[in-house]
Amino acid sequence: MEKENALNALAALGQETRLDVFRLLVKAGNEGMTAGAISDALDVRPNTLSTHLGALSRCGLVQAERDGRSICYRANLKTMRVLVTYLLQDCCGGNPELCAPFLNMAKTAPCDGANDC
Amino acid sequence: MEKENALNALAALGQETRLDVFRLLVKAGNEGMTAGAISDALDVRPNTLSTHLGALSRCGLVQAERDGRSICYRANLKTMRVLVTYLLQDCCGGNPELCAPFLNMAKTAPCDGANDC
DNA sequence: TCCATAATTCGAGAATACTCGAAATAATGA
DNA sequence: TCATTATTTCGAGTATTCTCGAATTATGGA
Repeated sequence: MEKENALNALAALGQETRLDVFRLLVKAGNEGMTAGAISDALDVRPNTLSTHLGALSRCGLVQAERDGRSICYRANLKTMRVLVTYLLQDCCGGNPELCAPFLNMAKTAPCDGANDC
Repeated sequence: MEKENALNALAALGQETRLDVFRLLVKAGNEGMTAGAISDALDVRPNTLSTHLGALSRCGLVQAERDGRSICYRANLKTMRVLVTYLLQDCCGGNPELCAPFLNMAKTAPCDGANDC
């Protein structure tokens, strides 16, 4: 269950357009961007973008919220933290304390509430 | 250049067998594991595994070192840090200080030298 | 209600990725 | 040198993914 989600998130980010979209939304921060604005900014056809936004949304990397006729998308950094934590789980086998600082950072709350993280 | 590498690393981790291999090597820590040991542990055919190890190696997520007849693979956490930093670059747009804690953690040296990170 | 705008869903074609058996390379020891 | 073990490379078949045009759904305003 946990693995499936991590796998989907990583596969989602491992595609150029989706990586561009995610990074654009990370930059946009808490304001987010509408699908149309993303489409314009990255020069990707609306229907193609919609497919990619669906993939990012399904694995929790972005969140969608309707705003009138438009739909606003925001990056969800919480999922990023879960992802990094999953990747570094049980780091260094018998000596987990060696990697604790790295893992801890994945747990600390950054952003003071912005981006839901 | 930077982007290409991040993309390859994410695509590499977005495949079940490669994700399993990487996490196994993260657990194994600085000792690493031979290709054969990984093949046995994950029940993946040697030639198939070799292809996946090649992908992980090319994008810097693992490092290979020959040891007699065997080849020992180790996870390279340095690449993970670069990856996380790339993903969260310019986080929160006008308010980068909001995400500083998260990014800083990606810069701090964990592991005290283990895993080359 | 009717029209225009915003975004998504559908279906199909082209490109890419995954896996495997077979063959090749590398290293060790008799 | 020859046989054995460890791993990689090659080629092909199958499956998955990406992109696009066309059609559809949803919202807001005249």
